[in-house]
Parts: sequence; structure tokens; C-alpha cells
Amino acid sequence: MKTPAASRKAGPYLIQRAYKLLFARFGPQHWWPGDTPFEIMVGAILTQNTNWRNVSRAIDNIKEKRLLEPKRLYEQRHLIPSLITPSGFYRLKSKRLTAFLKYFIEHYDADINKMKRVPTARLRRELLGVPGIGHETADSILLYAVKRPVFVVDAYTRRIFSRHSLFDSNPGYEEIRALFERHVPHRPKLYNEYHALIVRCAKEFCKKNEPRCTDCPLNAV
DNA sequence: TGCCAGGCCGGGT
DNA sequence: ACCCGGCATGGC
Repeated sequence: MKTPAASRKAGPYLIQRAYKLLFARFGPQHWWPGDTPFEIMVGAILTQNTNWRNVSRAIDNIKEKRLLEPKRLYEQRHLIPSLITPSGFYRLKSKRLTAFLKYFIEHYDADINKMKRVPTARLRRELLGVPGIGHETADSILLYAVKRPVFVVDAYTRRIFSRHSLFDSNPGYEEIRALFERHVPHRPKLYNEYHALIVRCAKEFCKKNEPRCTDCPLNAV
């Protein structure tokens, strides 16, 4: 029985302590920014490697045209590129969003409650099968729209935990996810908050161009 | 001004 | 199994 590389340093104690430090500093983050499950799914796709401010504009454009509804948006999919232009990579993302809409409509009649009857592992496989949906997007949808206890790994997670030497190797996505899910109780609310806190901390204290991290609460880990 | 932002995919080694 | 370039807009 060998210990996975990613967990050599970050055992249960560190993972839980990091959460407590982040929560103590920042408090609840009230994520995901979006009102309905469908809005969250759209946002998850549009925010790929993109600032949320730009994504927010794109979603506002969709709302203005009363198209933030799966079947209507799919019927009017020729409008998607112009609506989501502000979110960047708009030709690419139009295809990805359209592919997701098609999947959501054909498999679940665009009904989140039908989706909620499917076990997490199978849903993840299905989502990963949609072209343009990768690990992070799939898991964001699973956690924030379907409310499953899934740890979402993103660039911020890697940066924060590497910079504070909590990983001693360069673990892959699934390795990191398994590590956190092993040590965080399986409650969606907790995974929601943990991911949101990591993003908050990374934006404020753990920026890419400032390797210093002054005042970062995780300096105390 | 150049770098960055809540990735993913396809092609090359 | 990695590593890289492409994809695009808007803020600082």
C-alpha cells in the first residue's frame, strides 16, 4: 500500500486546517455567482480561462434577449457567438455551449431534476463526453448546479497549494481531487465553500506575478 | 504596454 | 505520459 505522491505532505490535518484558516479570514463566499442551475452551467463553460467579469457580460447579453433557457437558447443558437463575444474564445465557446445544450436537452429534456437522479460517477462520465467539457467544467457543474460533494480543482488550487508547499510533486487533476475528497467530509456546502475560498485567497493574496503572498492566511499552515 | 483571467483540445515528441 | 500552441476579450 503506497501513499500517493500528492498526499505525502498534505494529509488530513493540513487540508482541514487550510480550510479553517481561509474561512476564518474571508467568511462565507456565497458561490456560485448565478441564480439558477442552468445559469451556473452556462457560466461554467464560459469562464474557461476567462475573467468572470467578461463572463458576466456575456450572460447579461443572453438574459437581455430572454434566452437564458436551454431550449430557447438552443433554437436560437445562431445568436450565441454575438451574445457571448465579451467572454472571449467566442467561436470555440459557442460550439461548446451548443454541444452542452444538445446533450442537456436530449438526455434530460433540459430538466435539472432528471439530471439529479443520476449517480455522480455516471454524470461525470457523460459530461466529460461532451466536447469542450473537461475535468474542471464537469466538476463545477456537478458541485454548483447538481449539488454533489465534488472538489473542483482549478489553476488557483494548484498555485496556492504548490506555493505553500502542500504538494511535493506535480499531481494530476484526479490525484488532487481524490486527495481532497478523502479528507473533506462529503457535504456539498463544504466543497462549495472550500473552492470559493481558494479562489478568493488566490485573487487577493496569492497572485501569479507576486510570488510573495504577504498576509496570506495560508502562511500559517 | 504586456500580462493575466475560475480550460480544453489536438498534434507532436 | 507529458508539452505546446491556438483560441479572444477586456482590465489593470
